[in-house]
Amino acid sequence: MARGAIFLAVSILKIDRNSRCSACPIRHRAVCAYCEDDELIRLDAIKSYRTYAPGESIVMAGDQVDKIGSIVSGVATLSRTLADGRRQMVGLLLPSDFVGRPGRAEAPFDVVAATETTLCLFQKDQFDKMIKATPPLERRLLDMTLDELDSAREWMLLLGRKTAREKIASLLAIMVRRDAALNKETPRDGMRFVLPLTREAMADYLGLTIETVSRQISALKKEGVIILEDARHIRVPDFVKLLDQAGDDADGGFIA
Amino acid sequence: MARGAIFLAVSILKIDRNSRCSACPIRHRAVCAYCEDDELIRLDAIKSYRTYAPGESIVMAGDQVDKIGSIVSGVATLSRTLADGRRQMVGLLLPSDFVGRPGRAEAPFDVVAATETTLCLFQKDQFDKMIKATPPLERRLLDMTLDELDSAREWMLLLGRKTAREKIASLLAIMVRRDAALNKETPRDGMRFVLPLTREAMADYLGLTIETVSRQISALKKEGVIILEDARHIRVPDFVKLLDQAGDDADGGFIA
DNA sequence: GCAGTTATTTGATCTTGATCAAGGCCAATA
DNA sequence: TATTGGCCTTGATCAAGATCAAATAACTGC
Repeated sequence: MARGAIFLAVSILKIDRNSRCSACPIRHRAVCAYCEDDELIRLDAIKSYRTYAPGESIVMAGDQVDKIGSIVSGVATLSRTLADGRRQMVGLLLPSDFVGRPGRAEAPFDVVAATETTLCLFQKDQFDKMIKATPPLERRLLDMTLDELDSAREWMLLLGRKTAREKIASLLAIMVRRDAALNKETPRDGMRFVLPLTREAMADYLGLTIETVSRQISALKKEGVIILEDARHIRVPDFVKLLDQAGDDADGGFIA
Repeated sequence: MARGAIFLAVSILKIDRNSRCSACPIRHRAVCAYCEDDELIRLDAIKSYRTYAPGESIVMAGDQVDKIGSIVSGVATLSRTLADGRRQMVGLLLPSDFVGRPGRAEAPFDVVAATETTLCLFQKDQFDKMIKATPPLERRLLDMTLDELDSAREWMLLLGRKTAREKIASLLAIMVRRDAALNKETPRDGMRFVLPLTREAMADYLGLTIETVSRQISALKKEGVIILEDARHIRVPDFVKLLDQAGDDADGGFIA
């Protein structure tokens, strides 16, 4: 019996940044990411556009939601908090990811803006209708949801079985890979990257405390695996040495 | 950049046990679980039928697979093992769940029979074709995959933030709920149920060691939260008392 | 029922990571 | 310049759970 709703953290559409949305300051159109021929699908149902400050709550677990939001810019987190304050992050939402799940009304997780985050909001029923009317989109959505499930399970391995050291190293390796992929290159030694997360966010992501995160990062630095320019800027002199610390990290990870 | 394949652990079709599959000793037809009017969809592509012994490996992570299997009977586990032997279970496959993911060839997780398990195997390309030709099925599949993702994230909370005590209690509560749901009732006090998992499987599921699992179960017994008839048969005198131990357990869990 | 194997429980000890506490760094503000 | 507050680091101590070890208990094929 599956219960509750779920939040999509999948991108089914790519934002075309060259054009501006008719309803938003930034005009954008949704480009079908499925079709190789770049078939355009117009989203007429755009209702509003909103920016959230860092730390601002976008939806809370249990909320009734009647909109679906597409992240235009910024980073948001998907998490759940226990009654006594323990929190676990279960996903990261990046530009082009969606907030809200087609078909369900209740939010199962908290969504919080990590950086300044801008959402373009659609009326859910109209959005659903568009999806339903576009089989390739639906197929694409299924595909990406399966990938997401894949990643979530990969993360379960990390949470359940990896040591603090391995967790940190895995996260850093993922960050490096992601940065490299953005530039369409493979991770090379000496790469420098920015940590988009606070120590607290990392801790919530990895199922650790901030102190442990800090200590492990310091230890990796002392051992020369990483070079800390400052708390948020890291250089990786030898990518393989970092991977060695990550346990296994077969081929990727959660952020993807 | 999603990488690797993924294994479906979702049921899109219900097995109609009253009829027998043309290719199998047990003749079964796939009943579309989406359509309320029980529209039948014939699976012509049945190629083979196979039974696995408890503990037998069905697929290994990294295998190339060209078939999709539907679990007819038994329980199988979905897990990943690190080089040094640490293992994390990431899902449980029950009858009507599928082994194998449409569209991808490489298995990302190990699938192992927990009990004697019978699979009905379809040629993947034919199976894919059928799915593609049946939009309601595809929609249903999406829906169930989203539920699965939901559950996986719920489990991440358990793995990352719950104590051993809470993990065990959560698992037991899920089992009780599942048993009750099978009989279409709500959990009532005094319910007795069978643990379908070994201590080792529970440990792998919860990210613990078998010793910790055993100790926590003993402790719960000593405190009167559960009554152990033997290692595998448990009675729950007071369901609320069990839930109290589970941390939060908002409304469900992973097996579902 | 018996030997041999596997699953489970229990105990003693050790390790990892949590907790408690203090201080440093830096940017924004008075 | 001093102050405040957010974020990060570091140290000391503690406890939850892992590890090592051994003793039942249950289950197998015979």
